[in-house]
Amino acid sequence: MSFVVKLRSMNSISSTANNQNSSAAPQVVGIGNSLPGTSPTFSPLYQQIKALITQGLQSGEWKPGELIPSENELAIRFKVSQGTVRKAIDELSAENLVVRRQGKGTFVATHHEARSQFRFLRLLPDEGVPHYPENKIVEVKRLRAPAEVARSLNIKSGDSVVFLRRVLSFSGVPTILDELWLPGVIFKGLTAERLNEYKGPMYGLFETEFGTHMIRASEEIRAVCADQFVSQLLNVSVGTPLLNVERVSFTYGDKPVELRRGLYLTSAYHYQNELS
Amino acid sequence: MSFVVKLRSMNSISSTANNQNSSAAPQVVGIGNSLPGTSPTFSPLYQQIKALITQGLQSGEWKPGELIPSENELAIRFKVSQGTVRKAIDELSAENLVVRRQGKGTFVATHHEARSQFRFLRLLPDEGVPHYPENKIVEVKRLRAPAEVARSLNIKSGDSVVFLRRVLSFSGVPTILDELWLPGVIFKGLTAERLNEYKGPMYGLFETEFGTHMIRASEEIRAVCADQFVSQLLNVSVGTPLLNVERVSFTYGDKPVELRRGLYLTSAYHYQNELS
DNA sequence: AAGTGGTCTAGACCACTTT
DNA sequence: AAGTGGTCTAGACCACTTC
Repeated sequence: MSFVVKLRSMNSISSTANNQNSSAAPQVVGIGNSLPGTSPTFSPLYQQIKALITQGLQSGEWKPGELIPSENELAIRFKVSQGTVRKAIDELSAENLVVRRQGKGTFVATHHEARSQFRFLRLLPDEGVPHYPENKIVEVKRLRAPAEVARSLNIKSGDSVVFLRRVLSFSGVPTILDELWLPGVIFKGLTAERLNEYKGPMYGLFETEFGTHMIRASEEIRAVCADQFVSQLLNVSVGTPLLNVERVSFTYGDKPVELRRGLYLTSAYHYQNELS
Repeated sequence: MSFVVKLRSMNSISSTANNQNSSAAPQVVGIGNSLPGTSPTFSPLYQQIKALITQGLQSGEWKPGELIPSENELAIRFKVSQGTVRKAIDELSAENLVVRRQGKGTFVATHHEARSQFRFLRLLPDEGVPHYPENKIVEVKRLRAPAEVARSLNIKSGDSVVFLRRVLSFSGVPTILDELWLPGVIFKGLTAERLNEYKGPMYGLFETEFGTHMIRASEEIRAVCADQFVSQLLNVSVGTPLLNVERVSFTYGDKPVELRRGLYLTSAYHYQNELS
């Protein structure tokens, strides 16, 4: 008994995720970080399971909104106990990669849901209930990535990128001016028409039309003043203070796939943040 | 066996947290929310345990930095399995109320730690490594709470509050102007001298000197322009765009105990935020 | 009735820290 | 060696959903 546990703890899990009937003895191989000069370290089993499930998400084996196999089935597939699979899925659920529903199963997280409407839009009204803004595309064009954009997107300077400018309005009042840079390779057929006719968060469209699901983002916020150009698009005076929100968004595997610069008018709305 | 589980699941845990030898039969009492018109709902055991441990933190039974009883001891004390205690502490750990250290034990979270230095200070340098700013108290006085302040702090309008104004500087450059309102009852003996001689985050002082540990905060961020008064304190021109960060901080039991308005100069620093 | 995730238990061993 | 948290297992029952 102790022998089995010991073996498994040090084992890599077969990554072919389908060898339910495989009788090959698992190899004793380390997974995880091995710093130079140190012996390889071994991740806990549940971390290995978590990584395998994440691979399934990344590869598109299970798409956003779809049901993934039950805990029991995954336990059999990976030859571990259900509790170990549970702990792996617990973490994925905490990271918003999957959503658990008692009695139904575990689903791949999607941006086509009420609960995720405001996960990446933190601008809320000072008074009244949150509502989703109207979207007006100002401009879409393809260009070569400037050095700074390339660095953020982890591509090469000069690579093709899609540039996009839009205005978001709450109840007809222009409030957000967004500029986006997207890797051209991924967002090939993106057009203003498609964007304008689409209702709801853009990440829903990205997910459905381009197979790119955003899992997290990193933002840097500064205060700036509206210049001539911006003041016209947001219908404010030159010099009006605005939030400058620079965001890099990541898809599975922490791959950066969007650079966004947003200018937020905060006279009736505010950026909401919870520190914990 | 099943009988025991069933009983316990519906039971309240004795809240006297010391009845290790108590042989009294647990009462079948619901804990948790019971909405009007509905039958009472029962929280899971681990949630009840979690609430009891939180009570211990709130009551000061275990103070910040101190060791709480081991999982085994708590399991015996509360008459549940170690796994149930573990799940309770897991959540408290995820909420940063306690910190686990393998081999040593579980400690009450404290603001006197390197790891929590930047938990509530999100302004980071655009270039270089994060460093902690110098603190200069401009003014401390007692006054009667204006209606708006009273509302945020959940006290009565006109109640005694401590008002505090300070400037934070990075490498000698004034960057943050803070104004704080604190309930007078809690922060009785707060003086400018004590604040000025104190190094490190103010929350460390609040914790040690006033027994008030902050567990979370809610921030609203806007962009504003520096007025005459602010421009002098921050040594910038009138009209310079600034981040306006309004924060309400909470201690155990989600009790609001600080209202803070910060003005951040973001020409060389930015507010960092992770969306996930 | 069957299947899913949610809770709870009991026991084993591992990794780390202190004595 | 003893104590702590960390991982893993096996099995039970509960709550919820679907058939």
